[in-house]
Amino acid sequence: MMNNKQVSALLNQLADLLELKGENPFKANAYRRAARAVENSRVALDELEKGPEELPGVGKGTAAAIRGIMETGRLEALDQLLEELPSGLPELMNIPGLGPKSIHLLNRELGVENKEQLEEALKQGKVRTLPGFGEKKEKKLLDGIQRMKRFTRHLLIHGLTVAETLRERLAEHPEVLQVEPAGSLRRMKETVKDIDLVVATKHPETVAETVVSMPEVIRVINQGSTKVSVLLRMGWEIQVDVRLVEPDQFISALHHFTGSKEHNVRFRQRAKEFGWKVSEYGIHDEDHEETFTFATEEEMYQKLQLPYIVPELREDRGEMDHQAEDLPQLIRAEDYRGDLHMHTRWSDGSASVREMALAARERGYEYIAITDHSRSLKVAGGLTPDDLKRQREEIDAVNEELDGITVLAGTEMDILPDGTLDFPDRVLKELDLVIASIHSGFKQDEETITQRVLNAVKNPYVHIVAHPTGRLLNRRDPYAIDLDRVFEAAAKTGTMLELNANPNRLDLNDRDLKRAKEAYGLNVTINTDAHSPEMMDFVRFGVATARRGWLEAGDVINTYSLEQLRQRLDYIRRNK
DNA sequence: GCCGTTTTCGGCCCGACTGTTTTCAGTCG
Ligand SMILES: Nc1nc2c(ncn2[C@H]2C[C@H](O)[C@@H](COP(=O)(O)OP(=O)(O)OP(=O)(O)O)O2)c(=O)[nH]1
Ligand SMILES: [Mg+2]
Ligand SMILES: [Mg+2]
Ligand SMILES: [Zn+2]
Repeated sequence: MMNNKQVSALLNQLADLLELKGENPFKANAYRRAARAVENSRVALDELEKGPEELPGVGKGTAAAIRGIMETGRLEALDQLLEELPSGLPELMNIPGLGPKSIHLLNRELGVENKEQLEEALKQGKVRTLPGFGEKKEKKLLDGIQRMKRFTRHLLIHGLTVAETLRERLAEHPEVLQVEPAGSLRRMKETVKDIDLVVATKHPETVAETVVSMPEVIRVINQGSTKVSVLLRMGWEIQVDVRLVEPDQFISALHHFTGSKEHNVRFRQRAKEFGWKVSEYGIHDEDHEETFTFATEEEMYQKLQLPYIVPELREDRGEMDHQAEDLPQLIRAEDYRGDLHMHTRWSDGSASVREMALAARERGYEYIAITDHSRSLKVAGGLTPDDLKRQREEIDAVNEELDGITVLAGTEMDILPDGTLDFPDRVLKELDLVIASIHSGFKQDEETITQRVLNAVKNPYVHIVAHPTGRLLNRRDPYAIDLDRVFEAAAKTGTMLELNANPNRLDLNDRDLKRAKEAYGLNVTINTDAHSPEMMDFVRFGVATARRGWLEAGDVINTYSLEQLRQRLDYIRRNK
């Protein structure tokens, strides 16, 4: 059975191929819109009451196509196109400067079917004879073939570091009046393609010159009077887009450049209903030849009679269709009172229990849980039941010594490849907090892995399942797991699912968090999985991802007082 | 292909940069 994500991927691929074939781009976009609706749907496709056409942007045609996928696993229109189009054509889209129109032309006029043939045609000087092509484009494409577009996006944490460096540097420039990061970075998306910066200045050319002459610049991608893009080497290669505007346009430009694209489109459509036109320069009233500029983004939303929407929600995942009172009061960093997943030198951490407790108290936390690995995770120095007893004594001593922080004795216990748990119930029941998680057998099939996790969820002593999909951003895909069944079981048993705040994980992700809350009413727990005191800083990414998942403080048990937390932990065990 | 408190047909967000062109198309953000 295909899940929503797989169906969405097929529809997106169909859109790409339609465009390559030279079809109406609006038609391709219609499939993209449908693909997004499928991916963002809180309900699985086979459980939509009236079928796929319930989703916005899915009409008769696409609904039929989706039904076909659900029945046969194939998208017929896509299969046909794959048959019809040369298999090397789609990858040409990854050459910078080449789009569907040019590829179509190259294929039709020169018979180019892949990048090798394109290179040959370029070298033979055939390409420059085509309308719209010339010498410069020939050179640019030869260049571009060597340097296909990069696919690995940057971790948010790395993007934020680079952005902060650039922001500080530009802020010192005498002609720079204001500078702010925008784009996916400002929306705190888990990975970013590039760094987008908005600058207010009276002298854009001067600032642009400063940008392109920074020592880290490898290449100037383009440079005009209002925007400049450069490739930087900051330990690794990263693209930076700087948008330069007049001071009074700063807010409109920041809003535009923060996106997302899809949110911008909805925002602009909305403005058209008032007879206005939105661009990065403001909101323009065409009848009265008047352009409004703004002092705050709040005013921009107000102008369109919309509630203010924070950057993290600007993904067109429903935020434009809510009244002010229906938008969530998102969780804030200040709401967070304690971290329930961390490691010490007892396993693979770098600090002692006491050091972790002191660092947590320093952060203003009320409690933490020490959750070292269990015996089967030998590479991480997993603890035996005997170790746990001795560690409990150490934790008791730290609790005795320190005021203002409470340390819970816990474990991060392996869910073994055969689906059993690494400790028997009699060991677990002595612990204040039990986390279960998968660290092996990632390649097993969906049914096997789902059953392993369900075993843990149903165990009467397990409070939390950590990093439920096992993904490592840019490194390892999520293992095959049926999250809907896990969500259902979590709702029934009360077992919590984690949002692991490690910037390499952010697992559960924003979409799944939203679905877990809206379709299953789940609460979650945000934890850093810190292996050192500094790593507790990762909570920032956890809270940001929770906000992107539309979560409020009440949805996250780490906002509870110690008293409330203990009650919840008790409740989970009594309920099972 | 989808959609409709002015529409069941004719739009579908809007602008910058580049390279080609002598007024604009394609790509990208
Ligand atoms: N109105 C409009 N705005 C766009 C469009 N494409 C991009 N933008 C705006 C919104 C984006 O957030 C912003 C920056 O573009 P990027 O390509 O860098 O995308 P973004 O940063 O959102 O994601 P990324 O992680 O870079 O892929 O520019 C578009 O087609 N229309
Ligand atoms: Mg970006
Ligand atoms: Mg960008
Ligand atoms: Zn851990």
